[in-house]
Amino acid sequence: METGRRVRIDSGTTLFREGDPVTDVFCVAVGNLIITRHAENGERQIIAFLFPGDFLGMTFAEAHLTGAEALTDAEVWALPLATVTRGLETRPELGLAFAEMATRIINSEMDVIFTLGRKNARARVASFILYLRRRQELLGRPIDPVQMPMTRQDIADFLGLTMETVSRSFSQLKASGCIAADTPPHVHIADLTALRKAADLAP
Amino acid sequence: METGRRVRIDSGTTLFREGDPVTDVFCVAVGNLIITRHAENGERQIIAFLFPGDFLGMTFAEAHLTGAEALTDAEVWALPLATVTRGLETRPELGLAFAEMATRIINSEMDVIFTLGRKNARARVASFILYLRRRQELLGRPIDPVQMPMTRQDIADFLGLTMETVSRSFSQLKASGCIAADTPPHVHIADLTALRKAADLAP
DNA sequence: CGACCTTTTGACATTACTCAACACTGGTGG
DNA sequence: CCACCAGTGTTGAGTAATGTCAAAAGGTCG
Repeated sequence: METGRRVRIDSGTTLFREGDPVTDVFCVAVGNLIITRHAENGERQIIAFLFPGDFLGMTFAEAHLTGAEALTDAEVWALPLATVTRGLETRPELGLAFAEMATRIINSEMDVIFTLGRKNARARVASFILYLRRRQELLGRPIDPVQMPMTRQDIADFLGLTMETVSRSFSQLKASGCIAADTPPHVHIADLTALRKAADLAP
Repeated sequence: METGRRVRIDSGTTLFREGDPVTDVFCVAVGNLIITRHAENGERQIIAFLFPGDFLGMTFAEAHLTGAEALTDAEVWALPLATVTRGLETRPELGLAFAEMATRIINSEMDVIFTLGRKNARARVASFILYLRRRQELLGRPIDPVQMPMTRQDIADFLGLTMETVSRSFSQLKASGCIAADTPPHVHIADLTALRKAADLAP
């Protein structure tokens, strides 16, 4: 697959907004981005936290249904949608690669739906910490301090909670010995088994 | 795309379970299916309600991460995963078709995430009724009585609520004139604008 | 008609939200 | 160097929403 243009995005900057025309598909090269969606009243839902290797912006709708912005300073590759479409039509080896990428996104979104539908605040936050850990692991990074480049408000907007409830959940997880040394940019998992249990996952 | 074997599934029957090996990809021909996921304690989350034309079971994981069962008597086409994989590798016209299907699923799941993350019980139920209406519309069926082939418990398991809260929300929507004549297999939308407002959507 | 299942409604408990105060952090300028 | 400030995070008290438990109402099918 072509790598496309490389684009720098500073932390906090918007890559595209809901309603923008769809011109490019992106792939995260460096840093973290978020996919967002806004309610009529302005409330924000974060649909996903993205890591290097994640794709975003792919849709055949006329306009973007979500927005995307950089959580940290980031870099993305931008591929014109027309290029991707043409590639899919002409190069069969892209079809399978795309399918694997898409099914991975679908499975990941199913996890989120499950978390939002069935888990209480504490389990949601525990699941989120484990999610971040797993993403670091898959990127081959050290897993010990789980890096958390997002604010409590960001986590709340992702987990369908308020900032205060997220903060309280962190405090509970600390009090029960699951996590420790929560100096906001990162968390240390003190008891993985307990944390997995708190997240309502099998040990 | 090949149509594959046609399989009948009686209402309530399982098509595949979480953990089953992935052998086939399915496409709904007739009826409604649900995609489910279960917590350790047995609680069920319905990830999606499927209609004719919807695909399910596509994953490159070793085993199914979700289950699928028939909500009504249904029929599906079953395509061996190997056939789909080979098709994607060799027939470029399938790549684009698959991409459109996959991005549609992704967008639909984003709607669910938004609903579960940001809406209260009443708005979730209102959104659900509108979703069913839209699916009927897209199938070219009459939209007036919105068909609801699922129980209150099914709706609750989809919307992250309890059966009782779903029932109360229906009662509220009736009392406020949004819907009427709720004889459980179907609902009549009495005031679409009000219902859309109750669902936190733009008028 | 009667047994069974689903839905509705009520009373109460629990969870998460709201509003508010306070603590911590990093950066800025005196 | 230290005091101040703004932004972020934490904690507390009271409130609103949803969950839980239980009972009654309605519908279906033998």
